[in-house]
Amino acid sequence: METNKKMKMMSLDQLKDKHLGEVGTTERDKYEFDLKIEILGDMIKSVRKERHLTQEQLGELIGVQKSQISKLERNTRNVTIETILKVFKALKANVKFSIEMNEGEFKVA
Amino acid sequence: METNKKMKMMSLDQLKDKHLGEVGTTERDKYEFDLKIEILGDMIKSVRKERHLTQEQLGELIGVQKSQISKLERNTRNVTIETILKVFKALKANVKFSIEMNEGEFKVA
DNA sequence: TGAAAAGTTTCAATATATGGAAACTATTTT
DNA sequence: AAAATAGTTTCCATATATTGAAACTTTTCA
Repeated sequence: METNKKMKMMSLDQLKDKHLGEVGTTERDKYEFDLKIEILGDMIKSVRKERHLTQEQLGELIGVQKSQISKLERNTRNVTIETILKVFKALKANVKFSIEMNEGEFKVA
Repeated sequence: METNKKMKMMSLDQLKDKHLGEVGTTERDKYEFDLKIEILGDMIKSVRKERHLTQEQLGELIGVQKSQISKLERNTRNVTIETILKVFKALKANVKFSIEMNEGEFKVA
């Protein structure tokens, strides 16, 4: 659907907007997100595109069919950490993880 | 085992060393890690402790038995994103995710 | 030290993530 | 427009993540 496609591109652009790499000095791209299942696929797709790979090529690097890659990028399922690591390792991207918590916030009901 | 226990405590201390919260001003703790399956359990345990919860209490918040929490903290298995989110949501902690990539680095073999 | 609380492990059931193969649709190229 | 390439979907099998219950071990504390 047309609308659907536009929505997705918006979200990819939002990713781009979050580039935090020091301009020129280091050659590092950095994307940071609130971890949501819905956005993980976009991350994979975005990085794959930067690597100029097709789904089939990425699949070969990992050892799976292109259909798997499609499924991952389209968030058709929940995903395990292992799968995430496998994909981004193939893309030579470093995956970080951070936890933020407000110290006082928590109440036991 | 004695050695094992010491190793684990070291790793928790390393977590602590990574506190990045602006001192005093905001009341925010922040832990950042390379995403590794082995360290995720320590993250959960560490945040749970800061919330002064037992495994059983955390389990109640999520709706699972304390044995589940133990398993997650002890990294006995691979984990899905959904589970990670469920746990940290219960702990009122915000989970972020970041990808770093060197632009030039990638070669297609 | 002995009881209570907290955490771990095992066994087992169920749900679901991973994965391939192939047909299909969409996009790109000539 | 036709062919080639890229991406998606469906059907299905297999592996394994999630979970509970209960027994067990470790830690805490009176």
